[in-house]
Amino acid sequence: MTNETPESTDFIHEAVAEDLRNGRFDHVKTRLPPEPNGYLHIGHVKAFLIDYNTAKDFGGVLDLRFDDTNPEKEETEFVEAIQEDAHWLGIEWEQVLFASDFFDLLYEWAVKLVKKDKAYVDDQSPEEVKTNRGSWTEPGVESPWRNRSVEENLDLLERMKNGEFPDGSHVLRAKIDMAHGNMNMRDPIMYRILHEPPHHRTGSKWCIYPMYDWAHGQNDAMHGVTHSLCSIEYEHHRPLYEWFLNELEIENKPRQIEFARLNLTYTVMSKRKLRRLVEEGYVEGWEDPRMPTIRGMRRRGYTSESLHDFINRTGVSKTISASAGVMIDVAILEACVRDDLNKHSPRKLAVLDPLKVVIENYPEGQTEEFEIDNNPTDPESGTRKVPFSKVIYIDRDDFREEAPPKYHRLSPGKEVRLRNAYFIKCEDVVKDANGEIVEVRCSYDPATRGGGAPDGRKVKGTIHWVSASHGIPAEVRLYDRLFNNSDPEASGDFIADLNPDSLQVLTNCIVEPSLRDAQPGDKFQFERVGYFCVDTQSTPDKLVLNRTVSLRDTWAKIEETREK
RNA sequence: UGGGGCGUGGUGCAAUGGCAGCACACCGGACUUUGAAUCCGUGGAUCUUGGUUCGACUCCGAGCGCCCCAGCCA
Repeated sequence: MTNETPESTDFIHEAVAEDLRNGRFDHVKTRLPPEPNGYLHIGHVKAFLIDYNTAKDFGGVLDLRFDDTNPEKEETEFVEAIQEDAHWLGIEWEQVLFASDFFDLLYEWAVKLVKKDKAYVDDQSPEEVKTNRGSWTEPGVESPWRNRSVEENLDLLERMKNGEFPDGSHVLRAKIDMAHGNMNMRDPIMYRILHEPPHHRTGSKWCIYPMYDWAHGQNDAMHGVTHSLCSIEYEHHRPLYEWFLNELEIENKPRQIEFARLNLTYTVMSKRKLRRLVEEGYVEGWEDPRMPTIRGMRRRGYTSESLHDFINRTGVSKTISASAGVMIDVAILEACVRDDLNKHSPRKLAVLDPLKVVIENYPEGQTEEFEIDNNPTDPESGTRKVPFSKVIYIDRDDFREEAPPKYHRLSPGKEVRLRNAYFIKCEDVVKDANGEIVEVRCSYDPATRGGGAPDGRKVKGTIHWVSASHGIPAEVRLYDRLFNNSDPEASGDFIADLNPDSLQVLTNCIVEPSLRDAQPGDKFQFERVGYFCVDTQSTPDKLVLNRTVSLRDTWAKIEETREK
C-alpha cells in the first residue's frame, strides 16, 4: 500500500487521504456496481473512472460487482457487454462478483437482524405499504404487523424463502422509524417475494430478492470495500446504508461518498429514454454512433484515451445544476477527442461532395505520385504515395463562382494550391442545362510541383483533392447532435426535440486509394474536413466511414456570423 | 409543505482567511502547403444581505434560487 499523495485533489481523494491518515482504513478498495440491465453510457464512464482512479491513485484495487438483485430486469447478455466495454475503457479489476452469489450470506444477516428485533415480516399489501408510508409532511403509520414476536418473524421469513407465499403477500422490513423525515428510514423493505422470472444466475433457487438498500452496503462490507462511491441521488440512502452496517455490527464499515453525476448538453442519459430511442427506431440501436453509449461512441470513433481525458478535465464535485448532476458542454468532449486524434491519426485526402476539375494543360494520360507525410505533426509517422492526374475531384465547398470577401478557395481567375501537389488556376466553368456547375477547367503551374512556389508567390488557399481515375468510392456518414435542445432531459417531450438532421449519409464520396485496405475501427483525419473512423459495417467492396467530429472550422464561423 | 444536497465568467473545475486562476466556448491577432494544429492576446464570475476580521469565495447569521427524495427499481 502506498502513502504517496495522488496528483488529483478532488474532494473524494481528499476524503480517502484523510481516512488513510487518521487510520480509519489502511488500504483502499472500491467497486464498479453496474446493474446488468442495459448498455454502459458516458455517465457510467464517469462513475467507473472515479472508482478506478481512486483505487489506482491510492495503490488499491477494485472489483467489478454486478448488482443483480432484480430478476425482472437483468440479463446475462449485459454481463458480457459491460465487461467488454469496461475493458475497452482500460479498466482492470481484481475479481468479477455478483450480488446474487452472496444471497445466502445476506439471508443469514437478515436473520440476525430479525433476531435482534430490528426487522419484521409485514403482511400489508403493496398499496397499504405505500399509503401507510405517509408523505413528506405526514408521518407514516406503523404496520399492524410491526410488533410480531421474533419467533413468528423468523418462521415467516423462513417460509417466505421457502416459497410458501405468493408474490406481494409479505415483505421483510427493517424496523426503524415510521415518522422519520427521510422516507428511506420509514421501515424500508429488505426482501420482496418474486417467483418469476428465473434469475439470470440463480435460476429458481430464490423466490425472495433483496432490495438495493439491503444488498448494496452489505455486499460492500462482505468484500472489504472501503469506499463505496456513488452518485448524489443516493445521498439520502446513506443514513440507511450506515444503519444496516451498525446494526449488523460490521467491523470495518465501508464509507459511502457521493458525487454529482454527469449530464451532457444535447444528450439524454437516462436508461429509459435511451431505450425508447432504440425501441422506437429513432436510432439504429445501442451501437448507433449518435448514442452516448460506450459502444456508440466507440463506433463513432471516440478513443478510450479521449474519454479518460474528458473525465479528468471535467472533474469531480457535488455541484448540482441539472438532474442530480452537472451539465457539461458536449464541446469539451469534442475538444478531447480532437486533441487525441490530432496527435495520433494519419492524414488522408478525401472528397465528400465531388466536383470535377480538369487541368487543361496537364498531359493526357499522365500519372505521377506525390510522397505525402502521414501526419505532419508527427515526424515518426512516415509517408505514403498519392497519385495525381489530369482529372481530379475537389469538394464542391471549395469552389464558388462568385467568391465572397475573404474566400480563399477556388473561383474564376483565382489560383489555389492543391494540397501537396500543384498550384492551379481556374480558367472556366462548365454548367449543365439547369445551370448547375458540373465541371471546373483549370491550368496548373508545373514549377509548383509538391505545392511550393519557386518564385515565392503566395496563394491564400490550399484545398484537398483526389485523382478521379485513382480515387475509390466511399460512403460517409455525417453525424450531428441528436437533439436540438441543449437539455432534452428537462424537456417535456424529448422526442419532439430530436434533430431530424442528426444523420446525413453521403454516398458519392471519393477517397484516396491508400484507404483501400482500411479496416473497421481505423481512424483518420481527412485533411481540412474532420476525423473519420471506418464503420463496423464497412466491407472491402463498400467502404463506409463515420465522421467522429469535424475539424474546427473558422471559415464556417465567418460565414455563419455574416448571415446574421 | 418535511428531509437531504448544491450555489465562483456562457459551461465545468481551482483558489481551504492574503493579488479570484485553469480548461472548453466566445472574440481579436501571429504563423501556416490543413481557414486544422501551434503561439500570443481581449472581454467576462464569487446568489443576496448583514456580521466577524487589517483582510472573506473561504468563517458566522438571515434570506433567495436550483436539484434530489413519498418503487415490493437501482
